[in-house]
Amino acid sequence: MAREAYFLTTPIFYPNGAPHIGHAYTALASDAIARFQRLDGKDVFFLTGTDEHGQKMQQTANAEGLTPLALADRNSQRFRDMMGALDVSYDDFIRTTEPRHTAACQAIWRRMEEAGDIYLGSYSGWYSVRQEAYFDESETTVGPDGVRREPLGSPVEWVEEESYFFRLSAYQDRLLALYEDQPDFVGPRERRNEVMSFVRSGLKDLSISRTTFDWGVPVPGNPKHVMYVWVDALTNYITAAGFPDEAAPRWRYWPADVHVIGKDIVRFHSVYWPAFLMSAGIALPKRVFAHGFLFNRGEKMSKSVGNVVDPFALADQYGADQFRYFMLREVPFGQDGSYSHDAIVTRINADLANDLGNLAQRSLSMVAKNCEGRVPEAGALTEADEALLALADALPATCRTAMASFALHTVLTEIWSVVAEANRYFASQEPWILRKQDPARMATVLWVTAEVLREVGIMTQPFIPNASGKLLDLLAVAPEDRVFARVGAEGRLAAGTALPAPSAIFPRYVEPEAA
RNA sequence: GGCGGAGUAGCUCAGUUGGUUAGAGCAGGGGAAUCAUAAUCCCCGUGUCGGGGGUUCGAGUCCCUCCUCCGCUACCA
Repeated sequence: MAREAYFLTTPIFYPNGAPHIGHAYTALASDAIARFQRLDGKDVFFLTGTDEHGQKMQQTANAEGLTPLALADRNSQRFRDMMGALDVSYDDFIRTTEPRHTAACQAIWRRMEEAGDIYLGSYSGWYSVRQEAYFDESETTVGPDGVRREPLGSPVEWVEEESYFFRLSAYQDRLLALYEDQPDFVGPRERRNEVMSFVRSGLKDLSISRTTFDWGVPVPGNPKHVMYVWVDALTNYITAAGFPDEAAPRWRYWPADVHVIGKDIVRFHSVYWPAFLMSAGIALPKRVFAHGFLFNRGEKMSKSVGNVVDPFALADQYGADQFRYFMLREVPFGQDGSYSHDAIVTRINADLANDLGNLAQRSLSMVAKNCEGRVPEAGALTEADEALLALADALPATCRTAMASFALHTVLTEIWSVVAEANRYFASQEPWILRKQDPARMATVLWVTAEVLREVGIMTQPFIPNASGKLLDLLAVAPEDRVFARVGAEGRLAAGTALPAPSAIFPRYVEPEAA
């Protein structure tokens, strides 16, 4: 029986600079979803990559004395490195400069053209190179330095060019129907509201080509033009699925189950993209989910403030698992969040080292010392034993429910509520006293605790893959048994199984000695 | 200006279709235990649920209004 396909994507990142924490956050969250679905038995295709065209790339390359492609090669690799440093388990890393992508862009263009949705016109207005967008004169202001700028502050220049347009105005009703019929298409809900009100207010046709630079995908039949950034970038999602070859092995993954994005690009994904696909006669993605922004101690990160944080440095300082856990546990997925050194340390020590790490350590070291280092034999289970096991057994269902709305933080909360319950259980059962008074009962308590750790270890894998793996190693769980289907009665630890010597899975974070 | 969201314990937030003494985590105070990574467990909150008015037997939970913050969007210039 074929497993159910699950296709999720990150946005493709613009590599005219180094990856920052926002990129890392998107990637981490997407990775947790991808790993979760794999462990839940889905056939997952997890796509990420880099968006390498556009005038900014061309200009940055010029400034550095490189060709645009050389710049893209170098910086795209840094994004790949980041994925590695954070243990992001992508299945494909697409680059928009690849031939397969040019082919896909030109194919979708032709289809939109055949549908009668593309026409040649001309465009003039105040253009910002940095934003790669035109602005209405009313949106611009002339500063004291005599330079005209758009609302975000980048300089604009008067540009007049021939341009192809996409008949976006024709899609207003179909888009609204989409949002009505599929209330989950755009999430979280507040984003859906914004999108709907934007579309309801009226859509103008969209300029989808440029002639002012040539670093892009040429428009078929008129190579004077290169495609507008969003036609190029959004199309990556189907390129990777094999488009336009609908017999390609990966085409079965399309339509995507979810495009994970940041809230700044909601409109492109929930308005332009479905319109393009409708025009081209291609199935629409099932969902678009936008996460929020991260702030450094409540302040927006910016180069000028100097509080930009390098994801490599964070992974290095705290550990990739710890960093992942913090980001996904502390910030409700979909909302803005804030991080600080103190908050990260608190999470690492309280949740990871103390609650989970120490529970594993205290129970498994008792097993090592008192049960010959083998999974102990459980006797008859008491009500307390059954109650704790029932909570852990329920985790796949509980977590699946939270995951259905991408509530990653809730998934973690649910898992840790079981960890907390296991700590209460262990303390109240007092196996260190039973050791002398009732060794058989001690063995049962240790077995129950180890079994709950097994289940927790399986469930935490999407978030903290390395530490979870270590925990499951300590419990001698076979690789093929580390899946959600083995959580519950079917996968119980077998008494007598030899276990390796216990070792810490999470060190406490200790401040480096101040100089 | 329009649309939408938010304002609940020191901090971050939960609070179902209105219903018993408004909850959790963290921080703080006290205690127990000593198996364990000085970890764990137990106990401790007189919060004007932003202000005011209203509906109701009863409102954090519905209606009106005001204040503050945020998002999207428009316009004036």
